[in-house]
Amino acid sequence: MVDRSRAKKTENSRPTIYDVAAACGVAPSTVSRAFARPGRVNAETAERIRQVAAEMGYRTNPLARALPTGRTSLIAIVIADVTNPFFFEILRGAEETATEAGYTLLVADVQESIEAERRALDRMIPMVEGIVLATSRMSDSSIRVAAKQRPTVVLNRAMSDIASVATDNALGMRRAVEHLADLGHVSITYVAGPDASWANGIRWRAMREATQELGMRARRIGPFAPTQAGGLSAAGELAATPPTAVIAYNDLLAIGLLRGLSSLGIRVPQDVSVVGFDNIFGADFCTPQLTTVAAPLRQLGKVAVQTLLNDLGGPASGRAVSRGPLKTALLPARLVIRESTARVEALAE
Amino acid sequence: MVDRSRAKKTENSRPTIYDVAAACGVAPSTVSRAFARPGRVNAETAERIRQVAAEMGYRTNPLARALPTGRTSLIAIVIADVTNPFFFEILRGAEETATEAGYTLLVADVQESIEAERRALDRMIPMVEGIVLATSRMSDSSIRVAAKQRPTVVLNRAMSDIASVATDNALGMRRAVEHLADLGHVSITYVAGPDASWANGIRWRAMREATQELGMRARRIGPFAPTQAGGLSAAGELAATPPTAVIAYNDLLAIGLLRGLSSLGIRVPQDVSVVGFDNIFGADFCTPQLTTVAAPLRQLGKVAVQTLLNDLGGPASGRAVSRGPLKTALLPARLVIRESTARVEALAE
DNA sequence: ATGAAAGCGCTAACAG
DNA sequence: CTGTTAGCGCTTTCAT
Repeated sequence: MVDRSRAKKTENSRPTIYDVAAACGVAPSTVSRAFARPGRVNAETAERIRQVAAEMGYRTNPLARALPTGRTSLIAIVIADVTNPFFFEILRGAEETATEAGYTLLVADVQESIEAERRALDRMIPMVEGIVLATSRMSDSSIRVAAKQRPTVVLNRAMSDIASVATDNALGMRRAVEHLADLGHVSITYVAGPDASWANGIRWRAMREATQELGMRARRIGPFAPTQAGGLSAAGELAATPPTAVIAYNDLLAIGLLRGLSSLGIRVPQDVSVVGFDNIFGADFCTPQLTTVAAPLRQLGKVAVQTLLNDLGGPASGRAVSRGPLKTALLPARLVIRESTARVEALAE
Repeated sequence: MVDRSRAKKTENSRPTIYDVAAACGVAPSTVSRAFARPGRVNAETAERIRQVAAEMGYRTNPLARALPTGRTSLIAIVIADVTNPFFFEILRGAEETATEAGYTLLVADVQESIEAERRALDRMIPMVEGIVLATSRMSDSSIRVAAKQRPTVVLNRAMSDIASVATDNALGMRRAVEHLADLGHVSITYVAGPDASWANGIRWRAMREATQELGMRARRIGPFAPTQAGGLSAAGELAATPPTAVIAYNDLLAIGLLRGLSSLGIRVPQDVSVVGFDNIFGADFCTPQLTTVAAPLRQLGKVAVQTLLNDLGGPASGRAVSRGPLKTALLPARLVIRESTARVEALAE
């Protein structure tokens, strides 16, 4: 039999339920219950236990709790690139929501590397209760193997069998195209991002459809890295036969484009209108200020975590295996019109 | 006696060292050693164990390992505001370094709230091996109580008794002032950030000293929120009697200032030169591009984590209680000259 | 409603 | 070098 009677063996170590139990004259299991499931213990006793525990400075040890139950109160979020402002607000939304529910976020920055993404997942999965994959570069099947191990929700991507939350890119694109049409443009060039990006595919497709419906022409160049550098290259490529309007895969690319165009003596928006995607930090202070399809960034992070928590069965409480029907949230995008788009002055191309 | 002989009780659950041990005909402790401290076990045996373990798909359970040892391989980083680009590169540097050493980052965004910071710490401390406080808003004494519980390093702050890593603000400020002096300015206005910010205090002090030595005048306005909005207000306040040169607490403030000044018809850099601090994302594409004192952001995150890991005694290995002398790293800042500063045209004020 | 006791999976003396 | 044996601190049947 274990001798639990000794006071916390080394004076400095934190008190355990055994110490509290001894001090209260109850069994350790009662103390455990008093904290883990109030209501399963006499109200008065519970109160007394809390009282004493508080005085002793007792805090339940999350590690010890996690071992038998698996409830670590940790959720992982893996993002393609912490350095990309696109993720700032997403992170905040996720963090906020997780914290409110008593969870802590484990974040992995995988620097756009599939390899790193896989490693991060390997490392984190055993410790977390759930995973949100923000803009994963992995294949659907790789995602599925992760999802088999822990509840998973993907951000900015759609998968038939995995909960997902994404921006309504089609709608956003539609608005952007309409805006350009209103300004008299008859042809639009899409400056593509990485082929591996789900959003890239869907945006291009949506643009083609929208232009078609509105009787406009669609062209496409790329792929380019979704960075300012990528935008610079794109500007070079565009310079030969500049279109009157371009829609870029994302704001980073668009901002690079702005700078590149400007340095080539092509004026925005007089010579060419450009619209970006996401409305990231900086879109409002680049020159000209960028017209862009704003993604509900914070909301995206928030809903992703909410969806996950829901799968986990409520805020850090007992698992209710009620995982409802597969959630697939599509959050609305809105067009933010600023200074980088204008009425077409000359005839299109 | 526990009956460990049964194969993994439920077929689906992951194999444990007991399963591997049984399959290899060795004791569980040997399997444990084979993974935890290779070298303490016969090379061949170890090899065989790894082999079998791999086949069975065994993975050591970090939770179980953590309970008896306290080695969670987790470190916490608490940052004042994930939404502030200042932290992007810091996060990346920290992440990178932690990952290389086999640690995972737990990040808490405390939204500039001391309250939230304290709560985050409470929540994370029991799970992590160490803490890095990036731009903490807490009092020194609050930091000390945290540091008493886990090895801690503070970022962008100096404390006599806690390891710290910061930018060499004094040097950076000196360079900025010299630059302005070179351009013929004889008076500089400091646009202050939050009083609670350690960096704010030190930057202002350094500016006063530098201007004094160079025979220039120093003025100060503020405090302002370290945001674009703050910069906008500052611009309003400055408009009455515009100085020829201002140094802002940070880039965010400086960018807001740029916009505010511009909308008030004050030209930068012709009418007033402005220099920022940190060289955050966006400083190179705002208009005009910002001259700024660049902080070694990524390096800051990296060194902070390295310092912490060092305190923990090597990369996820056994604790060597050799915590050397208190480390206080001061990383060099460099002045990045862009377009927001120019030779003074008229006589100063 | 509460107590007793058996683990969760791994590590760490302590023997041999 | 390897096996034995206690735990780490909490949860959770199963009795009472």
